Amino acid sequence: MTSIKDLARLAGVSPSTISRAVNGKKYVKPEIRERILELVRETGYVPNSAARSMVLKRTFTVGIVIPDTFNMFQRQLFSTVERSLEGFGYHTSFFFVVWEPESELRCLRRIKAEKLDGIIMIHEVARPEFYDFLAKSQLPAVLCTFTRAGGFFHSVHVDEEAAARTATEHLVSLGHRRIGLLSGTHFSFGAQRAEGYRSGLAASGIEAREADAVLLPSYTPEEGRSGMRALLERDLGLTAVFAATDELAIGAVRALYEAGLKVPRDVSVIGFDDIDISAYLSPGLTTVRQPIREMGKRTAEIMSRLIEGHREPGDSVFGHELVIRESTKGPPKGN
Amino acid sequence: MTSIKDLARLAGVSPSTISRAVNGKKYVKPEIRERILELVRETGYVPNSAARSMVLKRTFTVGIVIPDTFNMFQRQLFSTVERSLEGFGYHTSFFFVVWEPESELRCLRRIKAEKLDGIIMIHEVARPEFYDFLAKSQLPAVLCTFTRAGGFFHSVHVDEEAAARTATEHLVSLGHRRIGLLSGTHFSFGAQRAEGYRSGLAASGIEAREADAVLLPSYTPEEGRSGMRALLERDLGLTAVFAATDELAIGAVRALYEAGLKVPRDVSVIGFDDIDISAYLSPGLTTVRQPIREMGKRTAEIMSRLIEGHREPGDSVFGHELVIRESTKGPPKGN
DNA sequence: GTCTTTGCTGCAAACGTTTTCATATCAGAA
DNA sequence: TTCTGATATGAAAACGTTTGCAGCAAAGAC
Repeated sequence: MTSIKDLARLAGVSPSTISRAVNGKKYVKPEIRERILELVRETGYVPNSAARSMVLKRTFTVGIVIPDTFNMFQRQLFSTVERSLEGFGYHTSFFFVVWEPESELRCLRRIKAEKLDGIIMIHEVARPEFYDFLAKSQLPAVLCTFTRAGGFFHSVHVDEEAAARTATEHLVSLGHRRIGLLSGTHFSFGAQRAEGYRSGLAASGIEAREADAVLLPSYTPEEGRSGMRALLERDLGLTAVFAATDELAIGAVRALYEAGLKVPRDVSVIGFDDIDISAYLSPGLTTVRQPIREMGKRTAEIMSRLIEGHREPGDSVFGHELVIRESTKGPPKGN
Repeated sequence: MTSIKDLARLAGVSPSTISRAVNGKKYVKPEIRERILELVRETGYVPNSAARSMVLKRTFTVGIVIPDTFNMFQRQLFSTVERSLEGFGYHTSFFFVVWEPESELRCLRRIKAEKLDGIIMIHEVARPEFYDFLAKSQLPAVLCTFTRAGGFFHSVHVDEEAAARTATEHLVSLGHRRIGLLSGTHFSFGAQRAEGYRSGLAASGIEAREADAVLLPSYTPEEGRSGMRALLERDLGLTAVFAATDELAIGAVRALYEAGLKVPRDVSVIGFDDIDISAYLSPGLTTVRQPIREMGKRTAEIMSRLIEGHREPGDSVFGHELVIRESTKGPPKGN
C-alpha cells in the first residue's frame, strides 16, 4: 500500500533519500536515517519488487523447474537447494511441470516473463525449445540430477549407471542369480539404471533375460506394484528384484505382500534414491543413496557463482553409497 | 530480451498497437495483427510481467504458504490447488516456511514485496503479525486445513475432532480397550485430534489414561517411532494405537516391527490423512481420509471468487471418511 | 452535399523504484 | 579570505508495460 512517495511525504524528504536510507547506502544524515527507518517500521513499508527489478534489471530470484509428480528424493533436493540459495541472497520461484508439452511451454513462457536471474532444472523436460532458450538467452542454468549431451550445460549428478551396477552386484554377492528389473521409460535415468543392471549382471557372468525386465511409464508405487505383478505372473523363479526408484520398490514389496510372499525371506528387493521413509518401512528398504544435501548445496553454489559471472566446471559428478537394510538377504534354500 | 519497443520498431508501428495485438484487443487491422503475431513467434517475445503488474496493479499470482516440512497430504493438496488456480487463470507462488519466527517474517516481507493477488495458507504460522497483515491489508486470504477464531478468515477444513473420534471408535468397535495416542504439540490439529481421541474413548465409557498418550514435537516417521517406543517401554498393555498423522503411524509400525511385534496381529495401528503411500504399505494402513481434491478445488474456487470481489461464506467444512485397510483388526485373544 | 458513427493508430502519462548528476552546505587547509 | 573535499539532498531519467485521449480516415445515414 504505502509507496516510497508516501514515505517521502511523511518524512519530509525526497524519494531518493528514502531509497538510500532503506538500502543502507551512504550519504544520509544519521538522524534522518533514523526517522525514516522508524517510519518504515510503523507503516510496514517494503519496496515493491516489480518496480525494483525493472530498474535493477535483476530479480534476485532463481527458478526451479521440477516435476509436478516429484518424489521424496527430489523434494529433499529442492528443499536443500532453496535453503542454500537463500544463504547466497537469492529467492526461489518454483515451477511444477507435468509431463505434457503444453505444461512445459507454459512454464517456459513464465520463465521468460519473470526475468529470473537463473534457472535450475530438477526436471528433465522433453521439449527441445526449453534447452534452446536456455542456451540462446545465456541465462545461468544448472541441470540437477541429469546431464545433456553437448557439454553446454552445467550439471550436478551421480553416475547413474555405476550406482545401478552397485545395487545389482549387491544382490549377486548375496547369491542371487535370477534378478528382476523394474525401471521406467521416462527420463534418461530410467535407461541408465536399466543399463547398470544389465552391466552388473554381465560382469558376474549372468545372462540378462528379456523377460526379467519391466519398463513402466512412471515411477510411482502403483506402477511398481503392477510391474511386480507382471513379473510374478511370468513365473520366472526370481529371487530378487532391483527397482529403479524407492517408490517402485515400495510398490513391488506391496505386490509381493499381496501374493503372500515375504520380503526378504522369499524375494529380496533393492531400491534407488534412499528417500526418507525408506528407513522407516518394515522391513527397512535396502537402496542406493545419492548424496542429496551435498548435491543440493553444490547446485546452489554453482548457480550463485554463475550469476556473479564466474566460469565454472561443467560437470559435478557425485559418488553414491549402498545402504543395506533389511529388504535384501540371500536367496531361499533350494534356489 | 526483446521488448515491446523493439517489436514496435520491427513492425513499424507504435508500442500501443503491439500491446493491443498481443493482448487480443479490438482495433488492430487484421493484417497488421497477423504480422505482429508472426513477429512475436519469431522473436519469442513475452511481455515482462514486472512492468505489466506495475501498470495493471495486479499480478495474477496467488501465494501459497506451506511448511517446508510439508507431508504428502499437504503436497497433494497444494498440487490440486495449483492446478485448479491455473484453471481460473492464476499463477502460483510458493513460500516454504520453516518453524521459526525469522522464516515467517521473511515470508511476510516477500508477500508484501510481490504484491500478490491473494494468499492461501496451508501452514498455520505462529506469528500474529502474519494474520494482522492479512486482515488489515484486505488481501484475499483462505486458510486451508485450519481455522482461526474471530470469523474473519475464509477457511476450508474438516472437523478434525470428529474425524479423530471416528478413528478411535473404529478401534473400539473392533474390541480394543487399551488404546494409545501419538499426536503433536504443534498446530491446532494436534490438540484437536487428541481431543477427538479422548471424546471417542469417553463416548465408549473407556477411561483415557494420561500415560497412554504421547505428544511429539513434530509429525515425522522418526517421531512416531520414538513415541511408540516410549509407549512400549511403559508396558501399558496397549492393543491399538491412534496416530494423528500417517507419517507418525508409519514410524509407530516401524517401532513395533523393531520390537518384534506384528501389526495388526499384536497391535493395531490407525493413522490420519490417507497420504498416498498408505495404500501401498505392507500391511496397508487403516486411516481417516480428508477429501483432498475436493478441498483443494474449493480453496482455489473461493480464492478466485474473492479476487473477483465476491463475498463468500466464511467456512467450508468437509466430511471425512474411514479407510479400512489391513493395519487394524480385533485385539489378540486373552486381552 | 453534410453529419455521425466506427475502425484504427499514436502520443503521453502512469505505475514504484534506483541512480546519475547537479547543487548546496560545511569543515578544514592554505 | 578562498579553495578543496567530503557529506547531504533533490530533480529527473530510466526500466517495459497499458490505456485514455485525440486525431484521422472510411463508411454509412440523411
